[in-house]
Amino acid sequence: MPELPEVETIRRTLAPLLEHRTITRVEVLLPRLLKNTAAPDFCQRLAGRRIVALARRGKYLLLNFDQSLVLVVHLRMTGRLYHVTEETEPDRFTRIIFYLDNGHKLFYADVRTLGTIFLVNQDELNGLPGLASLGPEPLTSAFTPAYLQQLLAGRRGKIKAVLLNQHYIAGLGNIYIDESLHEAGLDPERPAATLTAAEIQRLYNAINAVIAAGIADGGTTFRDYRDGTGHSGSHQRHLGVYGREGEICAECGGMIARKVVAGRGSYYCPHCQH
DNA sequence: CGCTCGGCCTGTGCGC
DNA sequence: TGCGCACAGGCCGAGC
Repeated sequence: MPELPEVETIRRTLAPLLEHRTITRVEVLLPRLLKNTAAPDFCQRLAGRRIVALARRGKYLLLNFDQSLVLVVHLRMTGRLYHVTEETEPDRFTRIIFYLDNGHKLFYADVRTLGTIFLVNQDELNGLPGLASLGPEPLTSAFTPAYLQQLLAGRRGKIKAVLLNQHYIAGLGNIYIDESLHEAGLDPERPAATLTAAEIQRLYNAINAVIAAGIADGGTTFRDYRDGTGHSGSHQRHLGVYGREGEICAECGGMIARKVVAGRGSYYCPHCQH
């Protein structure tokens, strides 16, 4: 579900509402979401802790508390983390309620309950497998054309499969990959190693541009995604191919198609992506 | 090691 | 209207 731009938007919208606030109490309505703690321990350790800062790494949201405590949230497909005022009641998808010292609340909701939540100390962050092994992020100095070139060299898998792997590049998901490949003019099934230097540069530029646009638009609300205040993003209005099977490609006038690549529904324009 | 596929969960939307 | 099926923005682990 949420990819880098969505998680970043959640972080930005929640930060001013949560930073410097103290958690007074926690209610866990679905304990199996907690992957490394039992619910009573989870509640006890968070009660009385003050939120210092919100951070993000890939699709992980990190709530940093005083006393070096870190709440690590991965929303997976349908997780939502959002701030509500006192009078808002939980619904049947609300899984965890964090009560704040100003009477407001933070809800973790999740329809498919695939989300994962860890509570660790700072020095234990490297012990979280998915988090510790993330690759470089788009729009940072660690992500360069040379890195992308070396990543793709000799790799026999499809370009889309490579881009989905969080160990290689952190934060990309199905929507932004399809959009990046469209902008770069590349078929999602192209074997990674066959990209020319010029195509790698185009893909590099496209990934950064697409991720930056997604963040600027506050994310893409295709179905479930909402930001930290419950609002939809607007990037769905600027998608070139994703979810647009049978529609006309604005680049070339061809008809947008869909095929399964790397196990994922993939949208592309057969006329301008090769 | 590199890669593909099934499983985890529940809801929605489509065709019949 | 009801039923069955495909599909959904992610990730991990089994198996080839």
